[in-house]
Amino acid sequence: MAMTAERELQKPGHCGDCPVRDLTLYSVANFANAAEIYELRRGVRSIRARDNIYVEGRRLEEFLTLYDGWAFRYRVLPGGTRQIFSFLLPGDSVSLSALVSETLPFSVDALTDCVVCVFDRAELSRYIEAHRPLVRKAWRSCSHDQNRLHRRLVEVGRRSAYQRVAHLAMECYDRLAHRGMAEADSFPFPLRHPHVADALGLTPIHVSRVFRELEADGVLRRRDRRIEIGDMDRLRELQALGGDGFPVDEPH
Amino acid sequence: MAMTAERELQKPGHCGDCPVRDLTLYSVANFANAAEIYELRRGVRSIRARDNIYVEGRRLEEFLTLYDGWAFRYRVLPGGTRQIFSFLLPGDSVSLSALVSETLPFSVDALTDCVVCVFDRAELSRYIEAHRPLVRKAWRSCSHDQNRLHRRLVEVGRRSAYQRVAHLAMECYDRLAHRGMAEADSFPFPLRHPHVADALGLTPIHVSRVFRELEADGVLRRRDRRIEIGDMDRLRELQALGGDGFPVDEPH
DNA sequence: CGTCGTGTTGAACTCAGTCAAGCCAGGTGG
DNA sequence: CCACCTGGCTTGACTGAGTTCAACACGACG
Repeated sequence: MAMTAERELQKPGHCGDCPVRDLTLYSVANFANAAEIYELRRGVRSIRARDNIYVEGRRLEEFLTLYDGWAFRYRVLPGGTRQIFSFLLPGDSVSLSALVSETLPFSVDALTDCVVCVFDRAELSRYIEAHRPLVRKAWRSCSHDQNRLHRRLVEVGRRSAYQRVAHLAMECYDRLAHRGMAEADSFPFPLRHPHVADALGLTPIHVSRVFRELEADGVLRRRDRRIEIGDMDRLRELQALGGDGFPVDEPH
Repeated sequence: MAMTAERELQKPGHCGDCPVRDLTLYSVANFANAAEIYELRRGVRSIRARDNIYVEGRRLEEFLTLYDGWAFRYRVLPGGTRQIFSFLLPGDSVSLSALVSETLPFSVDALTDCVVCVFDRAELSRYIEAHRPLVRKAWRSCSHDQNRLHRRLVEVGRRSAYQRVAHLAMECYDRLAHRGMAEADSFPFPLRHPHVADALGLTPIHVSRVFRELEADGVLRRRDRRIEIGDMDRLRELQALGGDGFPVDEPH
């Protein structure tokens, strides 16, 4: 409870009224399809911040879509270090690959309190395959996911800590803005230093230093689980150095 | 020509006789389908080592499958540094995402002399979408691609140069072995130090040092565009540290 | 009011990068 | 046959970004 004093968690109702629907796999469906999707939904589940949503390699019977909150995909290496692959925002599927493979090669944890919609994996998979527009959409999402991974690899492989942190902030900003969840000059940022570190291949200590540097430079400021933007132009510039002009999230 | 004195390039004949067919997107198709795939093929193209195959953002009318040779996907950042995303081996598609998106967010170059099979993008896309098993297959390949990217990210983000190089070697070994292109204790490895460096987020100079160290430790030895394996157990051990037990290539 | 989770600071250290020089094999041309 | 180039690789000395370790600050919570 502690983590979300600020905001009441949304509980989803009928899929036809879903506010994040345009962001999901099901967004190409028209209203009639929404009713069918709703039929396929097996339930809704709340997960508390820090709790596990899926552990690497476990057999999957369900397909999960994040309805509210933040989560992240990661792998822990022998030795205890962790690599975070991506952060999940409302509307994201826990994993598209779940549709074609029974296990996933990463774990997923809730970063904030979360609500997920639960589907039967096989059923949904069958349903999607039977509807060509859904197949296209799923495919497209998958390739967007891949693009974000490419970008992340560029960051981690070829750019300074300063640039990486700025870039991650902008990635979050853009994805949130696309969901209407960002102000012009600030946005929610529930990640702790260790999350940032594990996503970018750094140590939490260095992440702390970089944030202070970014703040000293007037670029951005991390406060109260939000980021306040100080100098958007500079941020865009930092981002562009590794950028590719391809959208961070699905266009719709 | 200089680069491939060792070996004659294969020219593909009919898709029904294709030796790398089991590795491709089309592998689920039965013989009858092979004839149809052959019908869709628009031609065959040879590319010389170091030549470009596709440049980032160019509009795609074609869909390419690598028939023979090595290639790689990469992006060049302003400043001239390069990040290599993945290496392509015979049977790999230049990019699956080409089926759903008109441009790609990376370039592709030939690493050795190559031969590619050329299809009409839209036609092939339509054909695949009309055949459910092909859709599944494409999807599966896409998620394999993603798994390899995850692994690479783990390497670059969280492991030492020594481990990264060992891991890359093993990744190549496994993929080649799966194609029947590896000996028990050696395999082709046409990458130059800069390729290894740009794939792993290192400098060519440091890659050189690491190779010498690996050789001094009796782990492996790079010679004549091949890698000779000195201590497979040690290699597997190094690989396992970042591993996830998921196959590096498609199972079939 | 103590404890836990988080973030901050400083000092020492290290892995990998940078720069610069030189090596070697293969190819080319005189 | 030698001279010279070129591309790829190696070596050494130096630098520096980021890590490690350890101590401390601080707010939220129980």
